[in-house]
Amino acid sequence: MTKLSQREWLVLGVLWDRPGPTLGELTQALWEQTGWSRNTALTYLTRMEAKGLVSIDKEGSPRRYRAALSREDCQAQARDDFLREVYRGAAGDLVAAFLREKPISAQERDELRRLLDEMEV
Amino acid sequence: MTKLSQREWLVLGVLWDRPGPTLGELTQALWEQTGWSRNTALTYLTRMEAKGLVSIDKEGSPRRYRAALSREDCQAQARDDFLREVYRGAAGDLVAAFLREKPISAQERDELRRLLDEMEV
DNA sequence: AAAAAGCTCCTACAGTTGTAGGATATAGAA
DNA sequence: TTCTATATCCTACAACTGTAGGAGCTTTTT
Repeated sequence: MTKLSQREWLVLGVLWDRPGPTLGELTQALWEQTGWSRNTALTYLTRMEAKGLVSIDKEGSPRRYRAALSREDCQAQARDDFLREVYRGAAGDLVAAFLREKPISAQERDELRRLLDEMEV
Repeated sequence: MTKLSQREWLVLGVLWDRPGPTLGELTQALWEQTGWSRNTALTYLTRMEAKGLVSIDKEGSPRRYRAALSREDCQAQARDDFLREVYRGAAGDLVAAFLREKPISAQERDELRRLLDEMEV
C-alpha cells in the first residue's frame, strides 16, 4: 500500500463517515472540500478500487462504494510513515512537538497521563 | 510549499546533518538509502532548488548544497498536514495513538508529564 | 600535458496524480 | 413511452516524481 494522497484521504473520509454512497451522494459530500465534477469523483473511485482502497458493490444500479480498509489501519500506516520520515523514529520528540503546539482538553490530558502511567512497568 | 516527498525528506535529511556537501559527498551519503546515481541526486538538487527547498552555493567549484528551510519548519508543516489530513485535527487522539504503540523512554515520559502539567493553567 | 575523476547541463521517459469532457446506457418522472 | 437526470465507460492531458544517460567542462592526479 503506497501512501494515500491528500485527495484520497478526502474520499476515504467520506466513505468512512457514511458507507455505501452512490456516485452522486459521494460527489455531493465531497463538493465543499473539492468542488469536483462527478467524473472526477468517479475517476478517483475507479483508480482507488484498482489500488485496493475502495470496494465497489456492483450488484444493482447505481453502484455503491465503500472503503476497503479501515480508518484505523490507514491511520496506523500513516503514523508509521510519518514517524520514520519526519522524526526518524523519535516518537518522544514527535509527541512532544504535538503537545507543545496543539491545545488538548483537560480530559484528554488526564487520559494521556493515564497512558504514560500504564507504560511504567 | 507543497508537501515534501519521501525522497525529498531523504535529501534534506542529509543536508541538515552535514550542511554544504558537494554532489559527490551527497550522493555517497544517500547511497545506502537510495542507491542513486550521481545524476539522479543532481536532478533532485536542481528541482529542489527551483522549489525553494535547497540553496546552491555557486561560488567556487564544485558547488555546495544546503537546505533552504530548517528541519523544524519542515517538521511543523508536516505535523500540521498530518494532523488535519489523518486525524481531522484531533490532536489528542493522535498523540494517544503514538503513545500506545511506540515505546518511549522513562526520561521522555517524565518530560511529557511535565509538558502536560505546564498546560494546566 | 594527458588521462582520470568529478561536476554540470540538457534531455528523456514511464508512472502517478489531479482534473475532466464526450458518448452512451439506464432508471425514474411525466 | 419519451424525456431527463444519473451513472458508467473510455479517453485525455498537464504537472509532478522517480530515475537516469550522454556530452562537455573542470580539476586533480600521474
